[in-house]
Amino acid sequence: MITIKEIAKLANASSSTVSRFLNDSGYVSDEARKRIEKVIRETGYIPSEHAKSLRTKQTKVIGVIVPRLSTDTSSRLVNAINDELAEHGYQIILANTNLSPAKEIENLKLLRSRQVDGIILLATNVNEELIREIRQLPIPLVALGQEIPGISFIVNDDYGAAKDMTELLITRGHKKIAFIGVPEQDRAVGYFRKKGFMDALQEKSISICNEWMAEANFDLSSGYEAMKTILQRTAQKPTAVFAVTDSIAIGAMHYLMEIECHIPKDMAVVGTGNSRVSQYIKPSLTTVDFSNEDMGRKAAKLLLHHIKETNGEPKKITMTYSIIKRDSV
Amino acid sequence: MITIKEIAKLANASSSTVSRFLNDSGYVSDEARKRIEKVIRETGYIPSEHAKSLRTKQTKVIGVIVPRLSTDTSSRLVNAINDELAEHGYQIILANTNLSPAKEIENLKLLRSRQVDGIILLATNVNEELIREIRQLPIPLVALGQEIPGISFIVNDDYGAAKDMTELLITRGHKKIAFIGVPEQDRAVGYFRKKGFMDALQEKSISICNEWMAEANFDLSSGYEAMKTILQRTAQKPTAVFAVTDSIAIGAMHYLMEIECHIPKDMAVVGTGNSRVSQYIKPSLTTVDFSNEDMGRKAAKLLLHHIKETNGEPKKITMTYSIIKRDSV
DNA sequence: TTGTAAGCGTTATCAC
DNA sequence: GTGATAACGCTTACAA
Repeated sequence: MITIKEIAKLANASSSTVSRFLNDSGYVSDEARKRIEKVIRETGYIPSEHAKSLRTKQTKVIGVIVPRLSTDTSSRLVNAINDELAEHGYQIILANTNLSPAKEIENLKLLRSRQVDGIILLATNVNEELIREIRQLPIPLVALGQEIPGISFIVNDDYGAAKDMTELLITRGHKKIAFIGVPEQDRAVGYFRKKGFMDALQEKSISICNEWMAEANFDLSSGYEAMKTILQRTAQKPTAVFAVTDSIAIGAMHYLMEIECHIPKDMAVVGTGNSRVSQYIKPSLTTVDFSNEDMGRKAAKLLLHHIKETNGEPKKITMTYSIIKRDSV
Repeated sequence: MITIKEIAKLANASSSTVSRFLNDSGYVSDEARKRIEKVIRETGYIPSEHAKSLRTKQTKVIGVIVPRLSTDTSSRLVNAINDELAEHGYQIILANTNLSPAKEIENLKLLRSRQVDGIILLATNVNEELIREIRQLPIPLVALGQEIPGISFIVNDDYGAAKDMTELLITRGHKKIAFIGVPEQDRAVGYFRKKGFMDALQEKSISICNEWMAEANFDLSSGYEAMKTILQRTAQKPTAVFAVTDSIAIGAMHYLMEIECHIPKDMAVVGTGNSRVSQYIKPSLTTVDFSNEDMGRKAAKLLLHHIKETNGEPKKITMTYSIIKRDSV
């Protein structure tokens, strides 16, 4: 590898002069400038970022931790984060937890060892150990999707969205509404969306039937099973179903179609998240859009802010959402 | 930041001993081992990868260049690449070109400056300059999706898949088949898929009607427009349409539905790529699956191989595909 | 079995 | 304006 020293020698200058030239710091005479420029062009010299970071303690790299990359939400977020960061000369180093909480912590360490300037964590399960690790992190971190006390985070208005969506269903005349959720460990999706749903019913004095409540994981097939469970165990069928994710909703729709239950005539279905599929399925799915694109860019900006102002107070941002009305209701 | 020297001091050892302990290289007495272990645990010491790479010339980081992250293909590939590399202790640094050829080259330089151990390039437009840049890269690179002479690449059997799919259409009795392609600069998708289509027709002595050929870009809406163009300019309507990507196919379907042309009765539609949506739309789309997952893992393995055997000959791998028969035919 | 010291490629300080 | 030189945190001969 060609180094700054060799460039210096070839250009008849010292490495300090070359460095000054490269970083636009301090004086370099026009003549020296020309010579150095020429040598660099001819040799195709590329400075080593490692040596640079070792000195400057700055890497211009941001770590991004995601549960899985191959979901709509993750890929949209990462894309947006990357776009925004690239504009500021930063790059992304990816860490995938494959949904394992242990790996979340491991990745935190890994990224730290790479001296990333900051971390964006797309959180799923927030546990004590994770919070402890984050707290003692010497670099800024922004969490996405889940509230983490004491640190900056950006979340969706899961509660509001679920409540609004449920109210939409009620407005359309539904009183018997089923619910397919996920475990409440996932505060955002499991707890808040459920709470929004329940509160909406409560406020309208509509009773909640336990037989109509089921729990799925994030898979399409689990949505299918949950819908099946609900319909098989109850005599009195609901007329609508609220699913906390689009995948679950689509799974549920598959079961409904299988038993020839017409959507939305016999059963209205709503999802959450506005996945790319949701608009192409038949009937197209009524869902809520969380503008991941916007969230990603905001996360990047917030992180950059924290990198500049190391003493900045933690910020809490709640994103807005919009209900997308389609044909499944 | 706490350094190896401080650990050494606290553990009453020298930094070399600590280093030996850390890397399991050379002798460390049990006693020293215990002391060091304790200090590291207590201090939460994490070695600096930068200093390490500066010395060892190894970063355990792989650069991955993608055109866009938010497409099915990219996100699946990156996910698979990441999984495979993570198993070998490597991490990924992402570079997004946002479809700009200039950025492809720029990113190559950027990654080089980060001294990545290797690069995986999800190529779209292969031009002279890009090839030149790649050739003079001092680190191994594996290209995905496009053939690049002289370097290792993994491609889909675009030609075979298109031909097979067209033959399927012919087998089903279609003789008037329309085609929606993309510009041929994209050799894989634009040129080879078109060639496969044409050759299949030629072999069965089926005439190709220019009025039924249209060009789209990769957007859904361009598929819609292309379908419209074809049907509006021809008196004699085709009975089937081959689209070189699923997005284009879905766009075409949207137009067909709009004019109440029944799929597949009035018009059969096939796509390419097996996007996630393709199975959920109605009617579900007949398409070809390229097993991106497998391709990603293979790419990672191949790159790792080149990193080990720097003198390895360039390898050319062609992936197999499978036709997914669904309801749109 | 352990420690010393040189060196990786930069930048920053300071003297010229 | 420029150039020695030390330092960043680590590994690795080599000496002890």
